Amino acid sequence: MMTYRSSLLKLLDERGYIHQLTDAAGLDALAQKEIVTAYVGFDATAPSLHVGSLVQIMLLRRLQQAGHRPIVLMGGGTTKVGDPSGKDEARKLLTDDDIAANIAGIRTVFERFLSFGDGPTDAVLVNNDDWLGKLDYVPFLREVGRHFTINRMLTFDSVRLRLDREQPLTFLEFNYMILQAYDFLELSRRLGCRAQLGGSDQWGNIVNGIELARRIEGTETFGVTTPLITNPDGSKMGKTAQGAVWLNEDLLSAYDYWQFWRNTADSSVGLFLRRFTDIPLDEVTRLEALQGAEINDAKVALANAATAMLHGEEAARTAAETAQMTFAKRGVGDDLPTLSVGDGLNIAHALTALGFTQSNKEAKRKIAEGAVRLNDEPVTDPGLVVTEGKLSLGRKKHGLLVR
RNA sequence: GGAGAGGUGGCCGAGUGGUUAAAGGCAGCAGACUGUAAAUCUGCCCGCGCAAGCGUACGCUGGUUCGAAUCCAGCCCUCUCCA
Repeated sequence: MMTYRSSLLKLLDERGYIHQLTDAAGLDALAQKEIVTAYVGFDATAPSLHVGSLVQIMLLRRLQQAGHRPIVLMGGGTTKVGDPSGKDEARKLLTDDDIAANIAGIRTVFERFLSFGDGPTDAVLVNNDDWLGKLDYVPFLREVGRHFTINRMLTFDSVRLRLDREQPLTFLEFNYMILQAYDFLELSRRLGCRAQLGGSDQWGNIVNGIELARRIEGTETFGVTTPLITNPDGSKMGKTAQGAVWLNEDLLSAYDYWQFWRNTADSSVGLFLRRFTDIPLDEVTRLEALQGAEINDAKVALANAATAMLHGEEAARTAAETAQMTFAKRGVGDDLPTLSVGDGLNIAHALTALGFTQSNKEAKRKIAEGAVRLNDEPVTDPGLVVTEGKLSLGRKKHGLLVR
């Protein structure tokens, strides 16, 4: 483990972003000498990113904080091909319209984390469809394809996994890694990009890009990967009862986002404070040392900081106050999900409408299990018609019914 | 193009004519215990309906049968080997 001298790598190291580096000394020297332009690619498979991408987003933020220049690469082109890694089977092909809509949804979030503009360290956002969509097949094969051997491509996890499981891998998907490598080359040409950052599963792809840039242009470039963020049980971080933890507010409210962070496992609090907030490190050290029930204070600090960064101070405060009211005082907060029930609604339907249950059937099951309360009184009658009050499922899901 | 194997609920995976809304596992939800944590134990886990009941479901389309995830035919898709 070397000691870094550049402010960039020091910052990344102490806040827990570094898993692997292609050339630590080289990048360290470069970052001391000049403004480094680096990019992270994001695929446009959904209308919003979720917390799984947050490490990478924060990584770009740190880059900018350290005085360098982040590029957000939207994978409009690569999404058309589909990343084969991590999935057992090819996903459905998205249409151009789907992808355009997804990109529009995703890009709004970046303005929260990065400062865009024309200055030397201002972030820029580009779409790889701008160049991938225009490629000529045979010229591309001759320029780029000859630098890839099938022998090596077959050794990649993303490919091998499919083959080992005797599952199909189409030629379309097989090309993904080549296109991603080409992105790096293109960004180095267009924007002087010197580094690609990504999750640890991207290591192979990143190295491919570095190789390609060296072979074709002779430029030296660098790669950094972040550790995979998992829950203490080893599962992937970022799933809740309602599904993925989306970053866009129309898919997940600020209150629910706050709740996600508030429910962090004890053992992850320190890591999350470092990676997902700007809270100074000495304060982080103090917070993560809290024991027993006191660690909840650290979780609140985490939730406040993370929510403020994405949704703003005001939203974070409201969410925190609502949580305080609801959980500590057993009352009702302003920010709880609210459902208008008119003259009355069957309780099972209300639970489903609030998104607490997936179906009326499930809602009735939960009533039978004694998990449902109205104004903190257990509900046993599945035929109950409700008009107003606080409706709760379990200890964590609370909603407000109004006329 | 040929031969063989296969396509089951979010995932993995049993099931070869009725007792199968479909074993088991994972994931998930809830209850107990707690600190809105973890671990553990318990319950639940296709949908509609207050309910009786009804509707869907084992790649697709037909057929055999009182009855099919299970048998037959055609089609679609995948894997392996051969050319």
